[in-house]
Amino acid sequence: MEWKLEQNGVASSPAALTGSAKAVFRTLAFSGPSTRPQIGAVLGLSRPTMSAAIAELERLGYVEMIGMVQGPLGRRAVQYRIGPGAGHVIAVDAGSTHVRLRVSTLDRRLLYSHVYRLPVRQFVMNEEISRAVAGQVAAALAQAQPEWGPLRALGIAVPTRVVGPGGDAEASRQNVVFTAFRPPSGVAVVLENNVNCAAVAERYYGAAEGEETFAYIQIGLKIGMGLMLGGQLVRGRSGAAGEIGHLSFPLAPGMEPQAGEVERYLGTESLMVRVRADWPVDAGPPPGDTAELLFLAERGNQAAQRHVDRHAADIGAIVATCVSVVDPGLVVLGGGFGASPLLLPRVRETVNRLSYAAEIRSSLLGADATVLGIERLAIERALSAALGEDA
Amino acid sequence: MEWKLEQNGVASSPAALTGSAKAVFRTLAFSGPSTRPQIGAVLGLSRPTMSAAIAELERLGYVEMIGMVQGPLGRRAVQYRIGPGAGHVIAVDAGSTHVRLRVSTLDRRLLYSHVYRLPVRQFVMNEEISRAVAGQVAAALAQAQPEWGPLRALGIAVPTRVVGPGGDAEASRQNVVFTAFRPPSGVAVVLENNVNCAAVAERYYGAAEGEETFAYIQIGLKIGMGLMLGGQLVRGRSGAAGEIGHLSFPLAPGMEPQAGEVERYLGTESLMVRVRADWPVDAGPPPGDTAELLFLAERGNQAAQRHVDRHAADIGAIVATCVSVVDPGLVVLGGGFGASPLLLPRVRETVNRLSYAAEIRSSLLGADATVLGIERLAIERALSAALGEDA
DNA sequence: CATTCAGCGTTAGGCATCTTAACTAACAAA
DNA sequence: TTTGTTAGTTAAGATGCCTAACGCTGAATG
Repeated sequence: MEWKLEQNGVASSPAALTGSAKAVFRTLAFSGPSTRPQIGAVLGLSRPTMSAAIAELERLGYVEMIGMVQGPLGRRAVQYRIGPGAGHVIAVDAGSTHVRLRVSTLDRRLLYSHVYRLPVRQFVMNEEISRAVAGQVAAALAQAQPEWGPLRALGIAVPTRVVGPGGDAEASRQNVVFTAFRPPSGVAVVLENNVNCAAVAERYYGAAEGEETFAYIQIGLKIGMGLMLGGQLVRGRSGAAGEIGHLSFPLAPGMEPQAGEVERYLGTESLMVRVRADWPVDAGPPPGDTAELLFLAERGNQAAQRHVDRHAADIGAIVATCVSVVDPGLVVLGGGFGASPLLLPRVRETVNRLSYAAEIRSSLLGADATVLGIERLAIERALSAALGEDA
Repeated sequence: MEWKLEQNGVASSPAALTGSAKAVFRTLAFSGPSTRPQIGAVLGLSRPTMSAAIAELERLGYVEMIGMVQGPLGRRAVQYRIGPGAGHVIAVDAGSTHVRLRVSTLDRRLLYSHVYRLPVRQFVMNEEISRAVAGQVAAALAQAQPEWGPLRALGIAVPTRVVGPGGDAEASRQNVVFTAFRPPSGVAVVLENNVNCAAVAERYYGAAEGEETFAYIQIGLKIGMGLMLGGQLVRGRSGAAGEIGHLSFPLAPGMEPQAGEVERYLGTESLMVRVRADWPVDAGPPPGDTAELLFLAERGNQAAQRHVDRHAADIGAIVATCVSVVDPGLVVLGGGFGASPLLLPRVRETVNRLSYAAEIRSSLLGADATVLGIERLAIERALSAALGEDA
């Protein structure tokens, strides 16, 4: 085999790695620093094969030695981690109030991060958000150090649905993020819905750690679900899987269901309207937002507790619907309102009454969930790119 | 490598086939009779590799020559198909009114089939059905011919949910099918929910042929959904995915949802109750069952059309719910009532109003869908068994 | 301090599974 | 009969893994 030579005469990344070398690279990325015997045991590879794999990866700068580890007995083993040649990724959460950005190596060592607060809350994906993304990415690119290696992938979490290749990207508004922002050329771009990203993060680092099958349901200003089945994110035919905010409502004999009513009914705006309309005069001033409502409920305020409980029951009915359709076994509740553990008892009671048994947990990751999820997806793409498995 | 010898000295199936031989075997099973160049082109294998693979399979009797095929030019090629050594499968649809049974080779050549009508309709999985299955399987086993080869798998479609390994098989009632029936020992048994089986059949032979992502929704006495996402049947954590008959209902502000009400409301029994209660005196005698109702509607009977239309709208609302949750892109309607094309216009209109765009089609397979689906699943298991990939 | 032993890493050799290249075989059309 | 095309076989080689055996390096031991 002959190497393809670039103009400057430097051999371009051959990317003709053996299967074992690829597996070792992925293991190092996902499990962190490890010794050869550790990786070999996990992957079932012999010591000679490990030697060859590490040699291949070291030649490309994909891994580097970082020290020695002494077991209780015998010679100590060399410890490796992902090297500078493997490069880095940029992950961006293009949210409606903040743009969160992380730059990391493929084994998730943080190189740079920044949170930018939008001057005005945006209610849909628009050019304002696109401009903010452009600015934050430019700032990150300006920070780049030589030892970061090449930028392998840029992940962006967007609040729209995202269609796969061949889908109608116009209808989904997913490309609005690019109106004022042009990603660096030659870099793989990963676009994913923000709720799906949060679900990914909960799976790897949060309340669903290690779970292959679960649903992540976000309840805040908007309602959405990220569905993980058998370790695979479910996107549906046109990226609309989990758009439960668009569920029709009400469903009852003789009543005419309306599209999207669930979001309007369960979203925090309409909740607060009902709270204010039905707040006892002797219960002090009504809460200004859901955080205050939850705070009052936690402190024992009866009116707040009543509203939280009623809303939890409504949420439970929607969760039960999702559970009946896909039987995820585990539901993680997230979002500004949904992540509150105050909801758990009533949601659990409602779901188990209306549907099959499902465990209900509160999110553990808070506002970082989305950016951590898109980081993970960008890293997965970057690994494929570095290993020449794009095609 | 040494062959493990059986007591009679005949070499036991070594089952140490090369990857290419396994791929060739699967291709022959799913694509039917083919020549070596055809298979090689599909799998991207060279001619020497094809030679070796065919030789391996022929030695085991897994494939056999069936003739020569002449192209427009050049030497003619030998055509092969699955051979007797590959064996056969038994597929059983343990339904509430009939037990349908098919015996087939792994490339779906029908060896024997029988439909047994239960004396009395059964409303749940019970010993009566189990006895019928036992009888029908015994009859099939009695018919077995030497040239059928070994029985590799027995598939049974049951009207209960089916939990995976490690699930609570007691709670699902799936094992009731074995109360009066003991499957032949040493044969792989495949148990699957009947609606899921019908979905599999629609995917390979019916209205969803070639589709990787769709939902099959069955509307008859009971309501159920089979979900296919990315070519994988979705079973959920405890086999309850698609149990939309258990959806809670009604969902409306101030109303208390009840578990399982969707089935009671959308099932054909309650439909006919409403039809009879609301049948004009001048419209002739009311229909006795849904088949008559559909017949009258097709003939232009206004009362029948009104009821069909209203029920189609209700079905559309449930379909829209499923579409909003998983975005299958395509929904196939099946079952005694659901398969009628009369429903299509109103279901389409309702779904597209309440949810994302989804294509709606009527089932093409009728009552055979379930047994064809379990046959396919049994064949897939049989292929793995024959290739020694069980573990 | 020398010995022993466990575990790490390398070298040598082998095997399984694929490939390409080159050949023979069989057929239709010229 | 010749020619070109396709089917199938044989030979040789590339790849990617393995096991076996041996040297290296540490801690524990006498």
